[in-house]
Amino acid sequence: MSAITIKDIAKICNVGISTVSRAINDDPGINKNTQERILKVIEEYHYVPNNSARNLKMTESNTIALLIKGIDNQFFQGMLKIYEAELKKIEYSFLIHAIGEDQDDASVALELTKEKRLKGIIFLGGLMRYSKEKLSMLGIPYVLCTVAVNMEQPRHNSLSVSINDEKESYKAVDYLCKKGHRKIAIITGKQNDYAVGKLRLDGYKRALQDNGIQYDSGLVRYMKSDLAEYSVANGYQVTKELIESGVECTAIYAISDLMALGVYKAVFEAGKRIPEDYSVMGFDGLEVAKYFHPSLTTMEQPCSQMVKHSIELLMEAINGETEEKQMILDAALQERDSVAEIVN
Amino acid sequence: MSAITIKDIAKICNVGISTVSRAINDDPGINKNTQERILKVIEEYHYVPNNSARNLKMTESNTIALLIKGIDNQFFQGMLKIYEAELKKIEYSFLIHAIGEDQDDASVALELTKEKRLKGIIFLGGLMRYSKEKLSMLGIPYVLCTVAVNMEQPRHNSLSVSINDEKESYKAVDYLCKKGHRKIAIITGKQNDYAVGKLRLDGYKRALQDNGIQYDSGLVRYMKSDLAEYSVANGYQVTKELIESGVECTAIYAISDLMALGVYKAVFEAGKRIPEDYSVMGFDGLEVAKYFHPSLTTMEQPCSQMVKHSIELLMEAINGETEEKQMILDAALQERDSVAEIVN
DNA sequence: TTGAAAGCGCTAACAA
DNA sequence: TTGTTAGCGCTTTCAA
Repeated sequence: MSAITIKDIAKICNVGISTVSRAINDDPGINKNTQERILKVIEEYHYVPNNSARNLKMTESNTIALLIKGIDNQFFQGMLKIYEAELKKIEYSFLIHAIGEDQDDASVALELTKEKRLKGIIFLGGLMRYSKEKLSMLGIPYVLCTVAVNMEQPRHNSLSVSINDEKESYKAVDYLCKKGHRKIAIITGKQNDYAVGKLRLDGYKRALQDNGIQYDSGLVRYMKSDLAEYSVANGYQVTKELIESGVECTAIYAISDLMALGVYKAVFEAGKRIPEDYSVMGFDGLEVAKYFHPSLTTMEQPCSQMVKHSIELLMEAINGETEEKQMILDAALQERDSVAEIVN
Repeated sequence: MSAITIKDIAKICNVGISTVSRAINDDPGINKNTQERILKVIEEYHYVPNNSARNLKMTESNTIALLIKGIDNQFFQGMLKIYEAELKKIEYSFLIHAIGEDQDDASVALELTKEKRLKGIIFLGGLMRYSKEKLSMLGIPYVLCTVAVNMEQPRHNSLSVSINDEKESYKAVDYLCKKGHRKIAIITGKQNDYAVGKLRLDGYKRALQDNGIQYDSGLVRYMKSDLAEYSVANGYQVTKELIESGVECTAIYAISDLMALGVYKAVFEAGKRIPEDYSVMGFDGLEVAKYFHPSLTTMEQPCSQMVKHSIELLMEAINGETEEKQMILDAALQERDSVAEIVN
């Protein structure tokens, strides 16, 4: 059926195929008239070059890839937009590829690198625990952006940009403590989450300790594993159970803004007010959190910074300037209207 | 540098390259022992076949593609998830590809079809106005899902699944009217939007007319083109201006749920209540809308249905069973707590 | 059950 | 400025 190739175009135009190739690729050494004539025929016949053939032949491309694990995560959605804007500014072409939840990041990266002759890769999200060795097989520079890694065993990975989840979580909880809260519930990752959820829980614990508050496991609530991770529904369900359990608290800290909206709902349904009855805190700094009512106090991740730095780092690595660098950026506490001060 | 190929593996294993190819592709005509031996070497050397070469050589694949225009649209996000789940159930492998806002759907489709030897395509979202001719060049079946098309000039496109935006919007506004509202503001698409925004506005107008309500252009508000389309921020800004303008209304109908959250915020900031002072209605049926406070009354699009039918249609077309069918599905009014009845 | 060889459609020397 | 030609790495006949 379709199958119109460069050869056909060459025949139609009465030229060699390399001339057609030159026309397509705007090669300097081609007669502008010839080019125009060929391009017209190409247009007319709706000829589209086969990328597979192209990629196969080309010894190198100027393409970098952005690989996202967790495309359904709203936080990454936001980053994606920034990436799109920023990547347009550099001299490389780029490709955005989502990795399925069940796929292995490193394998996908490997395949894509071969297929597209990539110059570099930025990994957004995901866990990079089991694939270090495989990743080193890539043979091209890569940057891990917001990839969960346990801080206790520092990565050997060359390049990364992230926040310190433990520390930022500490800041959030410490803020709550300084506001006079002593019974602070946390809604954290799944019970078996040893990445982000664990780190943010660690920060919670340390903040409590530093503020002389006894740790109470009854105030630690885990996401439901049968509901979508970090989702509104999850925050709602967990909070509902928390409130119904009768465990007392004056503040609820959800480790994602979306879950915080679920917290809101559960609190309101219980006939309580925010922040008068319960103070609520989130994490991420999604734009939408400003529009919650009351607007959500949250730890805002430095998305723009992370995006820009990760691209910079990759560029440096491609140019052979940087081999290893771990950038840990600071999140910013956004004080809004969901947290009240408690006066004892 | 990297560049370990099938040839290398063949050499290492002391077999012909076709034997390696057979091992990789689990060809029935290969000695299991040989295969195992080769696979082990492949594993050891981290060999990954080059997809470009593969795609180039193969005369056909069993791949279908899902092309999304507007990956940042939360409504499509939700659909995406359903697609992922449903596509896993069929005997084809699939690939999800996002089309940039500035790219032409048809061109991308054409390229991808050639490159990956696609069997079929599902287009999710976008406008299919200028590319009909190009699309027919594809040479493979395709289904348009939720692709905005003007109902007045029915498409010649073979296969599509969608809702009737005009009609569903009519239902929403009619509901509001039946609840006694006579001053209903609408927040619709950009002023120059002739797709979804226009259709939903048309439905609004017709509902007003059928309910004997005078059309008032002061109640028609357009999205800001300098803010993200259908976004919370947009809904907020527009509502704020609406309220500040002093134009009276008892209900505000936003053509997306996200915008409705912006409406909430603006209403609350003005010191008003929902639904006592303003009734609010949305459109889409995002899961998150249930968690607004009060929970949002909205027109819920039949996402699961649309996904399933679009896949079915494509399968039928690939099997040559269906050549042309336009499915128009019904949306469902979700009555929740954001609309009050007005008693005169 | 295997290997040799012919391309898939393109780019990039190299000649002309 | 152009055409000829040799592969890129793989799958797939066709013989062996």
